[in-house]
Amino acid sequence: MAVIKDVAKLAGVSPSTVSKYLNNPQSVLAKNCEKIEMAIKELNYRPNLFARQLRVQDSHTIALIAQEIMNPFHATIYNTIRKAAIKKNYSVILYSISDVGGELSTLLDSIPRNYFSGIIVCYFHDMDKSLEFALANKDIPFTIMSNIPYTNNLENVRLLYGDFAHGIEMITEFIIGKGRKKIAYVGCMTRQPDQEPKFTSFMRTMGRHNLKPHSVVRLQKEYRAETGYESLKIILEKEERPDAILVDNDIMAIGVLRGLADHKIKVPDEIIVTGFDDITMASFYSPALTTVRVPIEAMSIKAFDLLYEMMEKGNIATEIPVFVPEIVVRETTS
Amino acid sequence: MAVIKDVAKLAGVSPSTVSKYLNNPQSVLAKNCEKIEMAIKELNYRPNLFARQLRVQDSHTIALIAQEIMNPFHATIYNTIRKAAIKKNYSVILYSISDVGGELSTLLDSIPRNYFSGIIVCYFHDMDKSLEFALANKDIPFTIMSNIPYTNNLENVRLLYGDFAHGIEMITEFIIGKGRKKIAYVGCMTRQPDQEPKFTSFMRTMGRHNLKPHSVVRLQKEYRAETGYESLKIILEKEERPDAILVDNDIMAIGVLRGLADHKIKVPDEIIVTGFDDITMASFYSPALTTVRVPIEAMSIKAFDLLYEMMEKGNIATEIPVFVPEIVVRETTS
DNA sequence: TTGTACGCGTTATCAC
DNA sequence: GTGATAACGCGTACAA
Repeated sequence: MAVIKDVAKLAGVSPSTVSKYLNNPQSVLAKNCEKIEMAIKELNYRPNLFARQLRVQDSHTIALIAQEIMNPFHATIYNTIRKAAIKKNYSVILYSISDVGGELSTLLDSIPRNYFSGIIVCYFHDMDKSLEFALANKDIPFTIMSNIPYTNNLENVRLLYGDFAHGIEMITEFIIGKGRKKIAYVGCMTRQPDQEPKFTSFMRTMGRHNLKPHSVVRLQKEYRAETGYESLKIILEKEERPDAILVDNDIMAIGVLRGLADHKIKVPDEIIVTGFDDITMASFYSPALTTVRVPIEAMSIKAFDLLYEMMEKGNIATEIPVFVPEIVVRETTS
Repeated sequence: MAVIKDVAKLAGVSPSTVSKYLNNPQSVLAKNCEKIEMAIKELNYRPNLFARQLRVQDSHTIALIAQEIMNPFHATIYNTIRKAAIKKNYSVILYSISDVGGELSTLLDSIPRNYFSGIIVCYFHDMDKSLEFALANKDIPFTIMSNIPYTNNLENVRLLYGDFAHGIEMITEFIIGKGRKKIAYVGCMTRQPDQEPKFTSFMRTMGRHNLKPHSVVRLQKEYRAETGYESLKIILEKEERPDAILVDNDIMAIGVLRGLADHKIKVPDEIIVTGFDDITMASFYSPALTTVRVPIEAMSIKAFDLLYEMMEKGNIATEIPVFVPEIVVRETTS
């Protein structure tokens, strides 16, 4: 493998000139540029990233800490951030909470934090630990995506907030507005019930209408169709059936729908079903799923942009929008 | 940020002793180990990866070149390889063909090849270019996943082969066995028809039964549900409807199913539909999709294992299994 | 078993 | 505009 010295020798200039050519071609005489270019081609030279990174102390690589990407919602986050990063010449390494059995702190301990130019944390279920981590690594830019309104005054942290609780409030109101009163709630036991913004928002809205849930199933499992399928089984064990099932994410809602199809229970006639996220499959499933759309692509792009700003331009205070969800009505409710 | 020298000073030993402790603790006296450990904790020392990588010329990072991961089939490949890599302390950086408009050569040119400890190529549509790339980078271990039986004698390359053509043959026979004769084919125009193993396998099998396809739709678009939906529209424009639709991937098959639901065309009574891949959604969709299961997790794990062997142990000639698909019969055909 | 000295390949600085 | 020189932090041969 040819190194910069070889190129310099062949081109008849010094290594520094080659380096300058690589990093700022305009500052090198045209005739030298030509010679260098030819030498690079001739030797098939590629800069050694190891050396460059050591010198500039920058990997141009960011870490994304996120949930299992077999869930399309999280795959979208990862993919959107990855694409945004590539455009700016950054690489992304994904760290999935599911790799370490859902333990954020285990994951955080394991990553070589001082290697990354920046870190994006997208794990809604443990904001405290995320912030603590950012606090302990003040020299690294962070973007933390959250589903509850946090504020902070850390120089190295940008917080991004999607108002998921409001989304749940809207969809709960929507279901109640349809005249349904026996409403079941399906989610995952990611944290204590009173700590989970979606669930608490549901209960609060129900309370406003003096309603109690038909049932609540929050298994301690992954967000997957299988888990939704299993949750439905538990709901149907009750003597009385619900007339609506609010699932707090799409992928599990699809598991629920599949279970209802198995039981030949008509959707939406007997039971209406709603999801959350608006993954692609929500509109392609049959019946198509009524759900809450969160502008996750926009959020993901913003997450990277904020990080990029910190990484390249230092700390600029930018206006950060709040991302508001909206209801998408489809076949499972009408 | 503390460096190894600081640790050495605090522990009262030399930097090289600390280095040895980090890389081979047994070769350092127990009492020194203790002191070093304490110093590391005290200073919150983390080895500088930039320096280590420069010294050993190894990033412990592999590149995966694959298709768009918003397709669950490819997401599975990526995720499985990533998880396998993590266990062996390797990171994975994903390069998606879709990022560069589907041009493999553009992508290959852009990646810093000399940075990676190994490269896995999983792009079935241009084997020649993949092999050519591996040939031009003999110092990097490669695993290339393919859907046609290739052989090679490159020291740095392992080829992995899933017999997709056989899968298509089986499912075509299966459809014909159901007595259907007006069979439509849906896929993507990734390469010329006579170069595409799935499509040629379909045509060959049809030919054996003296059958001509009802229609063939291979749009030059991404493998997505939308594309399947669109393809169906084109099929239904024909005067006569097909009685079977063979889709060569699941995600587009779901788009087709959704379209059929829109037209109130009964599946499987009027038209039977089959897919390929057996993504999770195939079994959760309603009606559940008959498809061809390829052991993609096993293939992905093997892909990494072969690479790992080359990266760590040098070139060992290992038996590589052929991965054979099987039909999974579900509701869309019965 | 431990310490000293050097080199990995690049870029930033500063004379010229 | 160009070139010599130092420095980034770690691993390792070699000497002690």
